[in-house]
Amino acid sequence: MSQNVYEPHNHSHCVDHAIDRARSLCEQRGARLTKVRLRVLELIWQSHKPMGAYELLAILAQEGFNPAPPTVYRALDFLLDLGLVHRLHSLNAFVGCNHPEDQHPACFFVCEQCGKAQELAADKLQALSRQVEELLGVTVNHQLTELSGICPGCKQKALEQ
Amino acid sequence: MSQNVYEPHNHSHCVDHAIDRARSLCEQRGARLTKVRLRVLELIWQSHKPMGAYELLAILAQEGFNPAPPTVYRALDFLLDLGLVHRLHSLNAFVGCNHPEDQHPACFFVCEQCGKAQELAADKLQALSRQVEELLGVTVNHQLTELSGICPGCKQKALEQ
DNA sequence: ACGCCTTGTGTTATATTGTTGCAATTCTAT
DNA sequence: ATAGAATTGCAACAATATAACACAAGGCGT
Repeated sequence: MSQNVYEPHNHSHCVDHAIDRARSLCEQRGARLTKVRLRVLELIWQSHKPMGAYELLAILAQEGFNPAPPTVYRALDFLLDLGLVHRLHSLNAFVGCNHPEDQHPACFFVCEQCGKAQELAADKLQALSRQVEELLGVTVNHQLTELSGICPGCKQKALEQ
Repeated sequence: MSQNVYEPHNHSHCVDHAIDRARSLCEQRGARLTKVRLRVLELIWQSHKPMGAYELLAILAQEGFNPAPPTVYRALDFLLDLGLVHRLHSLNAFVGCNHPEDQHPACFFVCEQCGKAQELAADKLQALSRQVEELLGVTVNHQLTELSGICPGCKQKALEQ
């Protein structure tokens, strides 16, 4: 885990690093980080709360992008392909990835109260795919673990009331 | 893992056992396994392919239940609450659970080709929640792991072509 | 059995999320 | 410059899920 989103941190660093990584990754792969794609990535990184496609759409609209749903979904597909964002199916939402360089089974904890998502680099999960492949004789292409519950901050707030 | 769905098996046993477990679980919990709820559960168990809500809806309609989306979603919510089915978010679909008695972190492998889903009782996953709780100071309420790929049968078919 | 209350269902409408298909534009390499 | 590929604009639509309120069925004490 590169960082704990439930702890206070200088969030602009998160964003800056993410954009830098995105640029170099795109260059490396010969992919084009266009205006829409870049803006979508920035918006996703503006908080640690996973964002929905239509939420992104609304913001882009305010900014004069004049987009329709496909615009956003295409940008998201692009970012997903490069591993720059993950999709949290249980929320129908998207969140930035901290280490897009290396492919990895995704694992997230999401606070049911504040909505912030923390990615986890659980090494045990790396092994899970191999285990399942042996056990069932299958080939695993994707793996996603989603945990949900209450984060420390929201526990605290609940007590104070 | 109680059984491998990618191996041939007498599927009527799957269904029968599932219904029996459901009945006794409902009795035990003082819950009412009504007509709609029972029928939805049966339909979900008719195959190992997770079913969508509207797929269920269509079948119920043919059977004279005269249902609307809320009917199905309410039945599904009921079954989910009791742990009789799991929801696979990546597919927006529902699949029967083999051991609803004991609460457990769900883990599924789904074949991208044939769609069949195999539940896995990965004991490593039991530990994951506790690990995450310690690491982040959070409280975990739900946990779902979804793997996807190709099952042995579909690999074979691909070769034969 | 009767009424009463709780639970479950029917019904209509609507919200949210995601896709298809095609035209227009922009970029890139020759 | 220009052909070809990639990207975006655009309109319609499909799929999934929920809200709100009325009605019915079943359990329970009297």
